[in-house]
Amino acid sequence: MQPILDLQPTFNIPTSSSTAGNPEVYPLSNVSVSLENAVLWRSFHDVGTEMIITKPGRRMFPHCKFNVTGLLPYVKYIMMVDLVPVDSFRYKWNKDKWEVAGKAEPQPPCRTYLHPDSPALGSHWMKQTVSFLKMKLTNNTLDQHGHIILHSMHRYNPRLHVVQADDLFSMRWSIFQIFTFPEMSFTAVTAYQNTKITKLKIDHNPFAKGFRDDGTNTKRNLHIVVLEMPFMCPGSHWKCCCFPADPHEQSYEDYDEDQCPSGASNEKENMPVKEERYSPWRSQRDPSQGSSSVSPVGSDGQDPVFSNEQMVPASTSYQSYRPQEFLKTPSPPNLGNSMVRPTLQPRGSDLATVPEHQTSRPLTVMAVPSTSSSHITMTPQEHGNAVNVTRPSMLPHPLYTPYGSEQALGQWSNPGPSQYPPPPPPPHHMNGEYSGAPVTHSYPPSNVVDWGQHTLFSFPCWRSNPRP
DNA sequence: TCCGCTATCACATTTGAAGTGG
DNA sequence: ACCACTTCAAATGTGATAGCGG
Repeated sequence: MQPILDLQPTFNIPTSSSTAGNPEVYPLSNVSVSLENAVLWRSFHDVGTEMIITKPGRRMFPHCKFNVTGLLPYVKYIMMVDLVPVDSFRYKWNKDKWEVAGKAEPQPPCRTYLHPDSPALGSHWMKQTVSFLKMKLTNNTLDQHGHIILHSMHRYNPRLHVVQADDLFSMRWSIFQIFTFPEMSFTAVTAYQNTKITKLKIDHNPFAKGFRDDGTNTKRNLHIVVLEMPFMCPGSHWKCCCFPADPHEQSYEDYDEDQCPSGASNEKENMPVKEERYSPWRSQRDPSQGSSSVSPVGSDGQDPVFSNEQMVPASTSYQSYRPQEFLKTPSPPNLGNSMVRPTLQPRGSDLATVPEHQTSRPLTVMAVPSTSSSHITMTPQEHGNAVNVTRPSMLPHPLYTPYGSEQALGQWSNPGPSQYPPPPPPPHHMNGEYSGAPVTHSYPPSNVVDWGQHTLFSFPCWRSNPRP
């Protein structure tokens, strides 16, 4: 393994002029991303999406597919997906609903799946759906295949990173944006808990065709019982208002193919708003969010989730998970309709520059040269609701990183138990619920192939590198 | 020891890419 | 070059079973 100190010189850390004066850095203000199969995702989300994770790795279904527009055709971009914990709880399936079963386990190494086409021209990304079909999820913390490592019975939300960079090694210093879709959140499981999810998977996943009612699979035993009880959100803040008086109203058949055809259907885009009420994770969703397209510019939606997500590029990748937690977890006592601002405030102070009013969905984060700016500048005119952030090392506050640089580097070369040191005490800006932290790292591995295993833009790592 | 929960494995089935031959 | 067909790896949920903790 190459020591991280040795790696550092191999990367082109820009000088104050190399980036600021880099004519190839363009604003991402017009980038817009829509979820390709949003209707299908919503169908799952309304029931409470579950994703199987296995030792060898399991693909997601529905798949992560995005339509990206607004890119500059002749500028290269990198597309990545990572999965961040929705909250800091572990869940259990109790008969017909998810319940909190305790605090989350310390997060495994947070990996980022790099789209195999990366880097590619904007025209390439825009001419077709950006599909992360081959991305796999695993519960094997020792995985060396680059799969996304998750904990079973924990909730996660995928994020799409759009990075303007000519190559993998320069993207650290590039502009990037993060897009999230609340309907993509899911619970990682080793076996399906909710029979409605099983039904949906079978109905829509071609590989599970044999398990359909008209299939020939003799092992099929899926005359699924219509659940008598609606699914309850683990969060008590919604359980009182999410379901129809008649629990049978949302019967199992409601998720028939007719209602949830594979792929996005324009008809289904107009699914009645009432479906929102059935979502086990209703708090993630804004009923007014009719589209899954997000854009930093012209985004009218005031989805509270999005407005939180825009806080993502705080000082650490893990911290970025926190906003959603505040929205969805049942226990934080401070949760209220106005919970977002107060709970996020401390983190904002880490950046010291994140505008409080952020309401945008995606983030624009730009690493700027050390001398160009000592604070984040917000330019709504140019960037909509995006956020420009200084390079972490320039941040006014020390950034939290639980691991030494050697450990961080070890993540991509030889993962092992050593990646899980005891959780450090929570930093000052995090609340007491914090029970773990992902491994973060500063520098890309020497092996490009391994890029897909790493959390990128883990700001603390940038700083974790010793500086003279 | 028992029980409940979770993880793992083999299995049957399907898909789709790759290979082959006309 | 194109098409049809075959082969086979990969993907999928099921159901049984193992492992673990209370």
